Amino acid sequence: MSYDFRDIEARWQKYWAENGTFRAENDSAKPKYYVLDMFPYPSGAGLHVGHPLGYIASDIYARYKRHKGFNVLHPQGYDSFGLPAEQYAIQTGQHPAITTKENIARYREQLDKIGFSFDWSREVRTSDPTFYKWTQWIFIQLFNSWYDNHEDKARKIADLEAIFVSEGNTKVNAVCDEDVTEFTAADWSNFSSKEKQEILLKYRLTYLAETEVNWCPQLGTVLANDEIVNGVSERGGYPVVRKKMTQWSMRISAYAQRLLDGLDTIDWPQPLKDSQANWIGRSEGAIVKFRVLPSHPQPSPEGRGSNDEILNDIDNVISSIENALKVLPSGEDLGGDEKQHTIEVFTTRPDTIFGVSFMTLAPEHELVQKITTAQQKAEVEAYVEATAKRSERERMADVKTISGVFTGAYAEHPFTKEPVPIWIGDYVLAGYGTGAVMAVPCGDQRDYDFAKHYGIDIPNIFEGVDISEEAFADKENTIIANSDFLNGLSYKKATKRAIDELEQLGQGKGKINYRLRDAVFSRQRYWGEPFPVYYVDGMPQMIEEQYLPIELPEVEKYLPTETGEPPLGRADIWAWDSTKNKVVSNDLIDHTTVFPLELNTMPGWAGSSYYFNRYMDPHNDEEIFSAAAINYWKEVDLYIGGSEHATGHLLYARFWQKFLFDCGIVPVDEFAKKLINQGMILGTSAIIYRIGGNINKYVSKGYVKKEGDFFYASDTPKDDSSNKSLDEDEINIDNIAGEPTENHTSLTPIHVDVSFINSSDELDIEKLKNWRPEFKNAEFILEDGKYIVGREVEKMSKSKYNVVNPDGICEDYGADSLRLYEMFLGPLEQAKPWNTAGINGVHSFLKKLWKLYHNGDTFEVSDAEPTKDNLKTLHKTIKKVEEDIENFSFNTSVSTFMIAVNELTAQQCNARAILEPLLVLISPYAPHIAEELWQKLGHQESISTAAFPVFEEKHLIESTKEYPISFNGKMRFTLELSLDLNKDEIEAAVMAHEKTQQQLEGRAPKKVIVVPGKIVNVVG
RNA sequence: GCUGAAGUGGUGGAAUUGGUAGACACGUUGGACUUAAAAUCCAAUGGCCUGUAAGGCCGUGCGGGUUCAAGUCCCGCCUUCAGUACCA
Repeated sequence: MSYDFRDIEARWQKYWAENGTFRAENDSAKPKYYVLDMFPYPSGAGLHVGHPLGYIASDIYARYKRHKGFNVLHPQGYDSFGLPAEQYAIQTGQHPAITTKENIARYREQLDKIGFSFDWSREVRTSDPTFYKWTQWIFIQLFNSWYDNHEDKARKIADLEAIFVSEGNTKVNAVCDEDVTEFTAADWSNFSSKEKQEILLKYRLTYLAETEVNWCPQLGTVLANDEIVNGVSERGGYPVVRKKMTQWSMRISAYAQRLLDGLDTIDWPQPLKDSQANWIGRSEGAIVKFRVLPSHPQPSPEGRGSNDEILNDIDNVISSIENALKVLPSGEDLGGDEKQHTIEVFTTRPDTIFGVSFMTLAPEHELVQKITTAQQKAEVEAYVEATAKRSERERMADVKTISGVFTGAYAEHPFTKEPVPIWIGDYVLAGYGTGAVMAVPCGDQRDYDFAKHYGIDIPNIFEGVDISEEAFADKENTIIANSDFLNGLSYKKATKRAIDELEQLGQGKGKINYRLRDAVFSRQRYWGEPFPVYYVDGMPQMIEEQYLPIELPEVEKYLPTETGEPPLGRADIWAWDSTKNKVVSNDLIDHTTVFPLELNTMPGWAGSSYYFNRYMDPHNDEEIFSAAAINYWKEVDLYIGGSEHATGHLLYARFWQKFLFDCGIVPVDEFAKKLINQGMILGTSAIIYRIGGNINKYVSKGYVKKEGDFFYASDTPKDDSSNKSLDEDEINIDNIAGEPTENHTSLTPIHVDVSFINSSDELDIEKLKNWRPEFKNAEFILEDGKYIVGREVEKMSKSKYNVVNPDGICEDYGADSLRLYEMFLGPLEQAKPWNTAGINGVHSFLKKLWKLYHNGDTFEVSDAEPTKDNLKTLHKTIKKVEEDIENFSFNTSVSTFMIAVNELTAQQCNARAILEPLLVLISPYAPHIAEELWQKLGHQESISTAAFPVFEEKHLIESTKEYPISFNGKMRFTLELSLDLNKDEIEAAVMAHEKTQQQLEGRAPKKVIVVPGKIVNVVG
């Protein structure tokens, strides 16, 4: 009987499904192991061969762990809410619920054909109300929590209220909005209910705030920072503009330090950790407060004097400033605002504070309007307006252009009391730090360039450093000069001293700043989780947990709007009756018992931030998961997925896990112990070359050589006798075509479908002609009777016709071949090109394996004692495969299987004692054929229940070694010697060998290096 | 610019702690079987030199170094890919 993979695979897939073979138990005496894949977005395009790569790897590991005696949880589900599903729905004009369902069905069909050992009884879908009930529930927990810096954890908001009642907020050290003001217990009791709610909102871990968001008009929604790539939306590549909107935000910044520290405790790839650390962007420095001078103090004549002069003249300077402060100028000059303003800046270099020669505010900075003088007003306003108009992308695109405007205002240097001019410039970002910088041109290149450009002073405060050409930013080699009490100090010491002095003055303090911003959590879209929120008097109220889920309402049109009104605004039944506790018609809104519901929906990352925990107990209606389930499974042991989620999903999921940990809901604060990023599988595009512009004629690759924009004939003829005399320019397409010539003919490369190409890169011309009308009458110039295509490795995409689907491969070669080949391509974590041609190798390996268990057409294994060689091959294989799986080196274990089967075939081995354990080794990789042969061997139970074979060293012990004999490090010949020999005996044997004498040509060797069991090197 | 990863035959890739570079495959060439094709099997296959063989020389991005011995370790470059980007 031949290897009928179609029949075998269909039968076993059915068997596994019907018998629940891979169902995990929540209660087992076995040790647990949780292997997770990043669940897919069910997009409309279906899977291509790149998608299952990680799933195959995790499946191999899961199956291996079962053989090793673990109770393995290996679930799968769908991330079915969010932009991808909705965009597809919009493109096809259907309701997202319908397209999502269809896409899931298609995905499932494709996945099932590959033979994964998923426990489908635990499937989750983020768009399913039974699932998003718990997404809403977590949102409520976040709303009801605040972050206590003292305890460094999230606490219940009720605790905070209790503190406010007893002592106000003066002693509270919380992560909260910038604009909270101090109040006492008495104040608190006098606040209205609404005021109290407003204050509490500033502390909650999810809060409403008017924030400047990334608005994408084409997508009709706001986007998180990680959803924007190069200034345009990650999905669709649409422009993104900044816009002020009231939005829900997640106070992820509260967890910045813990998210950073946690990286040290998890086994994740270093590049991924680096990019998270980078994203969090911790920097140590200081906040410095500069008082804005209320009038126009005279800048020092002739630019700025030296520090010595200032120090000598300090009294004068101070008194002039004092005068300036006393004599309040007319209100007009202050823009009608007579308040004393303070600019706060964040700096990582407080040691360079004496090098400050100007300040720069972001154009959006709130003080800009207030401090700008009348003379500068027009110019400043024009600049602010111009900046606001520029999209994020434009601003990023021209980093090199220096622009800025002087506000006319001055601030007072905290130490020298010198006036410092205040500028605005778009190189200062409103979103980072305080949106203002103290510019130290001698120590920062951007400040330097700005100062040069506008002719501002560049005082040098570094000892022995030339700053005539560029700024000096090397902290390590810094010695401060011209800086009063900081003179002669190193960066480190000066920093500390400067901060101390600033604190003395009450004009600054040490501060750690993070780049990580709070995450916007509202989306103006239809296809997402509704918020469990309604509004009373404009203040958000949570719907009680017992009434969850709040299900998505039906709407007439689910398309987003360009202006930002959420589609849920179109729902007729979308109001909350707070007495009946149910969703009712909008017509009933009376603002006393029936209230409007939140119209935004949650972003795509909501559901994916905790789904891994829900798999542990996915059908629980009472709780998010039972305590027993979470305490048994605890965390994911192995998580496999793409690195593109580094600063999105993987950061948000860690954040929620830490929050749930603070709440005592999960037992560990990192959800995944080990993570592996699988590399991308690239397509190998096929390219044909059209001659000239409109001629429907194509040349084979051998005639093509690229140089600049021209393509012309290759100068590498196969038989060199005929063409030898011609040089490149003389050979050209038209010569070959036998037609009138020019020297060069340009060729147009055209992508064609990769399925028309055979394993030798030969084009099936008939298929191409039938593909599209324009090729119907095309002419092809062949080489050796074939048309050979050019090949190019690029991302798989429909437009390049290089997409390969797994279903097709399963149909032609079988799932086991697909699985083996995907692993055989190369290291899991590496990007690698797909070329279907190579699959022949693993497919014929499976046929050879099949033959090993058959004599002709009949299944036949013997109970004969295995030979020494048989055992050696088996145990060598056990050892290698086990090591490889533990190291996730799946490509090398496929080679090992091939070697084993080649050897056993050569040994004509058909001993059950060898062939049985061999099947278990292979079964994680090629489970269908393994099950089939296992059954033929007489087993009743699935091979997945079999124990992994145990390696026995004794079968590998050798008595002799084929020693490589080197002369001056170059291997010349090998010599088989007993391993019992000691160094001297080996040396004697080598020296006695005739070839050694040949090599030495009679000379005596200077030295002989003998490493027993390894090598001999004769140094001559 | 910064951070990270990687450069090995025609191709994908092996090579444990520094110890026989190119395992295992694909492709190619030749052969067997076949009316033919497919499938299968056998042989050769890094480059160069010597007619073949025996043998020799050169070879892991480039240039140095350490060592009896370097793809592997050290120093200095180059290139490619990925992430990030005015972060004060």
